[in-house]
Amino acid sequence: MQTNTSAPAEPPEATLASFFRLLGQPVRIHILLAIGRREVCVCHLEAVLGQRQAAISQHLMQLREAGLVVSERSGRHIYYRLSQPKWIDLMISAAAFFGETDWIAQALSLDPVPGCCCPECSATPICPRISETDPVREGTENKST
Amino acid sequence: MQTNTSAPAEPPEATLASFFRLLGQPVRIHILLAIGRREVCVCHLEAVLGQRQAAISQHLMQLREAGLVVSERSGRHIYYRLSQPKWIDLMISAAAFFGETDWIAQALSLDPVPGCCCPECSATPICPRISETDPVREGTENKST
DNA sequence: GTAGTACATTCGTCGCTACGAATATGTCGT
DNA sequence: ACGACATATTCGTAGCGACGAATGTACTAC
Repeated sequence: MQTNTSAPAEPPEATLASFFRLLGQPVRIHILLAIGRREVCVCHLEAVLGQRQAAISQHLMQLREAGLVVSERSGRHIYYRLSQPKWIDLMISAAAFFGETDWIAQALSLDPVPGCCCPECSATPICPRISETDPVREGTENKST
Repeated sequence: MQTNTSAPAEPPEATLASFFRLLGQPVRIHILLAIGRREVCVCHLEAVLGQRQAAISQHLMQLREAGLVVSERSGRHIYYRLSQPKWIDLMISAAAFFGETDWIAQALSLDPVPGCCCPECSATPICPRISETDPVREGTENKST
């Protein structure tokens, strides 16, 4: 399932356009940046993007079918990572054409997210679901609405 | 969109996504490549892309409003060129991620087109409208299927 | 086994967009 | 002036895509 398994009958400009169309949605750009150079679970993206699980999952499906991301199950969680780190580079260089790259660095450096349940976010005491077993904090992290 | 005086209310990822969405259409990629590093008129693009004039014009309007192309009238013709040649570079580098760049070089090297009426294409004897002094065209409206 | 969690998938709907048709605008030639 | 031409613009429509709701699937804990 690499990047070239689909539609070799497609003209190359259509292939390139499909790729650009994938990136033509802010939420998918955000997903790719939130994944960044590490592995994140869906609930992590859900917390970062503030979108419903189904929507996230649908975007991930498209990115997966396009070969931009790969997924791997680990217990109850499914971790996503970029199939190749060069997608980040492409977005950085594209953003550089507009003179703005700081926000990308910020998005890439996003770390543990309140509301996420994955072990990586649970390393901090802000994740309520993990801290059920270890109630160091009781819901002190209601930051918005 | 010139990313300047007015309209930074948009988050940067939306700006980038808008740019990618513009390139997410094969016909617009084709337009940009057909323009390439020179100036072409609309009838040229019409002949190259095989699309109706209105459709071409609408795509050009979007590319113009996004600041990717600029237009300049010269007599009855309006010539379009890329606002900056780096858009070509971006597409080449993006295509390189897929390992295919030959078709871009081919599209860029496209020269006079049969069916185009602009002076550049009329340098060759294949343009019928220029040869209207030589009335070979009677009812040659080839909306042939 | 059942219940609960994390995620995927299907379906329906709404909004956006690409295209065709028609019309308007600007330019040249007469 | 007028008509022909090149292009822009408006409008209507059809198709696609994004999202929500509901449901299905895989895994864990009990």
